[in-house]
Amino acid sequence: MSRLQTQAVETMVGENGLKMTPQRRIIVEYLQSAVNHPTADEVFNAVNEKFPMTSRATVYNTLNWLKGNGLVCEVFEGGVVRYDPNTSNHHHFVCRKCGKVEDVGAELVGAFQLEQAVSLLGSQKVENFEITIRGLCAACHVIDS
Amino acid sequence: MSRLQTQAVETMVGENGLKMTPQRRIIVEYLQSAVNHPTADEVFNAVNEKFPMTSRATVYNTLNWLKGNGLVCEVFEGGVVRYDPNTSNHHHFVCRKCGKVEDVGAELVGAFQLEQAVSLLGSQKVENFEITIRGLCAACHVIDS
DNA sequence: TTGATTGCAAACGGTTTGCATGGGA
DNA sequence: TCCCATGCAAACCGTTTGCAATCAA
Repeated sequence: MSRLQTQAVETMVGENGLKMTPQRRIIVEYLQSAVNHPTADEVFNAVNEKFPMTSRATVYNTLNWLKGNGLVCEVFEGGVVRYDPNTSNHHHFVCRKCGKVEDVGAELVGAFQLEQAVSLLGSQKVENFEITIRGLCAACHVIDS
Repeated sequence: MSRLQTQAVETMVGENGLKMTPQRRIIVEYLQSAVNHPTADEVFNAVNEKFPMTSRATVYNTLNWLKGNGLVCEVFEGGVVRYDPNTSNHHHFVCRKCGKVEDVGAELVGAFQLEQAVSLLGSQKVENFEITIRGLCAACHVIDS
């Protein structure tokens, strides 16, 4: 379970002659604290509450930069790009009603392993896999019943 | 393994007072013949080769109409929406190099079943799941090695 | 005939880009 | 000081919408 680390960001900055700006700091902090998987727009809004006048361009720049360095990963759900500060191997649960995306730890999915994915296929080279489980989240399930 | 059927489309049309236009026919034919998972733009281009002057609006209308009636399903890969004429329960293999999306039959994935997905989670209501396997497709694997 | 469907073009929403200004190192 | 990063606005791209003309039933 490796989450976006402040130190990893600092290291990345130090090694490449890049700069640690207040905007970047706040975007990283927000992603670290996010329990869900925020969209770029949610990041933009959250960051602007703490640091008004941060532009969308900066938010997108920073998200792309983090992504390019493997510090966050993108997930597409419901036609929306979301950012996931959890970069370890894991899976997702998506609520079909509220659209929430929850993490499912890879350690829980013992039944399906990479070797099995490999054996399913022929001449392809399998590198990794992810499972997306769909249904109703706890909250929506209660409302529904 | 249920693929988009001409008859299912005709039935859908007949039951709802809708019309079977040449454009719709060609879009359906193209999707049926597609081995990969075409994007809206690929559908647009393919259709225009056979039936010039078909507008993007019509392509999008038709795709959304097929989707709304469960005759095709959407998959998001690499930030692009793709249309899949295979509506049966199945999984995907995505090539990280060329971006190709291949189907993996659900019958092949014996190791991970819905009951297991359910048992992984707590108060959520699990309805279905899909597995996305990533790596290099046969063609790219050959080039790479 | 009639209303669903089409083509066109404009609108839309999310993301990127160009450029002058500003601010870390 | 240097040049990376920012804010702004315009551009961009995929998709949707409004509307008058068209055409399948």
